[in-house]
Amino acid sequence: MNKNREIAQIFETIADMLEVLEENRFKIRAYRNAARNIMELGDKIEEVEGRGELQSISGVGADLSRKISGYLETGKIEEYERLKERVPPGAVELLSIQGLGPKTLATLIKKLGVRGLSDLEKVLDGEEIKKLPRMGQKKIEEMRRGIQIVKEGGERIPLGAALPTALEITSLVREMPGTLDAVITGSIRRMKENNKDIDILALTRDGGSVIKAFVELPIVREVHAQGETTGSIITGEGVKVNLRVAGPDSWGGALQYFTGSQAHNVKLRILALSKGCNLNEYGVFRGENRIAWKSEEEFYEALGLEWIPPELREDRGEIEAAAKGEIPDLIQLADIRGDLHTHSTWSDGRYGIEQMAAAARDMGYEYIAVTDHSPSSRIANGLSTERLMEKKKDIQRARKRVTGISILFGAEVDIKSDGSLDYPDDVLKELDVVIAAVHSGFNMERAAMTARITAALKNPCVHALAHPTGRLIGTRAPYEMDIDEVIDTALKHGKALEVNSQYLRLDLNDINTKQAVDKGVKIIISTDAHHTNQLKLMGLGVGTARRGWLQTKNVINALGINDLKRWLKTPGKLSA
DNA sequence: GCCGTTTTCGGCCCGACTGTTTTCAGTCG
Repeated sequence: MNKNREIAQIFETIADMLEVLEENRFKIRAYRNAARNIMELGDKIEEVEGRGELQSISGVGADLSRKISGYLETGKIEEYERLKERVPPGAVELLSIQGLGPKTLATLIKKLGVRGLSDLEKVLDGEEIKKLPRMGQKKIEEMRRGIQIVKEGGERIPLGAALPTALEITSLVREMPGTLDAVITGSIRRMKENNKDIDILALTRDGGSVIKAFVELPIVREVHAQGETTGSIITGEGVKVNLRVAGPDSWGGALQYFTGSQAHNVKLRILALSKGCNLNEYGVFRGENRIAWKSEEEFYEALGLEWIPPELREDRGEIEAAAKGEIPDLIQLADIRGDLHTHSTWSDGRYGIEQMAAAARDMGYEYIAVTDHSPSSRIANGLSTERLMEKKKDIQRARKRVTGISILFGAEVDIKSDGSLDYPDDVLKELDVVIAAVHSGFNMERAAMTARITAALKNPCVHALAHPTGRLIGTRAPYEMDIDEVIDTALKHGKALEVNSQYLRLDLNDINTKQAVDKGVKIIISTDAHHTNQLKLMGLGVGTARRGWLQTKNVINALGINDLKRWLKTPGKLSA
């Protein structure tokens, strides 16, 4: 079990409990802040504790580090145990219900003895609740709807699903009379892998009527809020969409504010205060004077910062880097010169080699590797050695028929449980590109899985490790393995790790990518396309990689074809 | 409870919208 997650969740729950008890709000924030940083920590917290470095974690001081050590030793945190007696843990979970906050929950616990969801449902149907202060019929209805949403799952929307929907709604907004422009903001602009809602900002001089048109769109199932500057709706599909409007006189401030993240914005505001400024969604102010508002660049500059790409705005060191002028030159979609992980009808793809190659060429790529599955992947119609050699002939044919792109002969080769590969080395040597991947036996023990994967990385025929952690967003946890050791092994043997762009994978994720990048490991960003359309998923991988602070110089498939071929021959030898 | 480019003490982000009020508390982002 992941101790980072356990501890982060306990700290979050403690914060919730303290909120219900109306404790000092800065203490509450301290718990939340520490929880977030522990969650995002690349290292395992046991190891940090072992090195005696808990207090190097941002937001963890003397007291919280003691609590963490105590938890690792005994499995308990005393304060948490004490709090559980005062605030029923089942009741705390009710805070995830929209419209039900800490104050209301405290009253419900105190006056009506609510200890969990079923209690709340009963109470909402009763008469007693109506006697509570500030409690009317609408409030009760709002909580009922909130319960419904939680029961429906209230799940986060994966980026790959959120982005197209957000684009669609944004273009509807852009077409509204009086709208000058509309853009996606919020977590989707930051390319987060999953998203609670969709945030859109419209540029207009007539906010009220744009908001009015927005809440009247046919896609709207329910209007959550409607004001002069903000509208909030639930779509027929149950997705929450927030629209914010801003005029040209505050565009930069609004764009910055509405892009977040919250942690990034809070830190910026503290920085502004230290410089004698104030900031809000209308701009940067010095006393009564507004000193920046037009653009994000101007906004950041007023605070003495370089402009920060949205993907970095998570309070993971980007503000400090921007102050020093050290924001990295992040990889962009346009820097990608080819796709090194795709499938064809030879295994489980929908299109032949020629069609995949032509589609890649039409996207402006210089090369594509068609990397079908190996024999152990039976379900995916993996290729026997014999069929692999037939495929080689097909590749050669395709090279003649589809010009303007280099077609590389590749395979996505299973890493078997013992760490050996699914083709013998003399077959692997025939291939231009060898991507190794785990497709079975996910539930191995940590040490065994680590050994299995590192063994594959040590094979001189292997170029890269595909979807290194095996996680599926919202479905399957990463394999138990030592990611640090995998990264170190890749570095030592000059092998690349993949950022897979399939939207339930995005694997490596942002944090693991940053760990790998910080150590100097090369990355391939690939689509794993099983369809010509899926070649377009590259943007999701690039977005994830940017969140991992990935620079063009670290990306193998940002190399031109000649440099790529050189690297493929001797992956360990390429200099940065 | 954390933290330091004026600080080891005294700070800690800011505004919009709703519902239940009659001036604002609660919630959200």
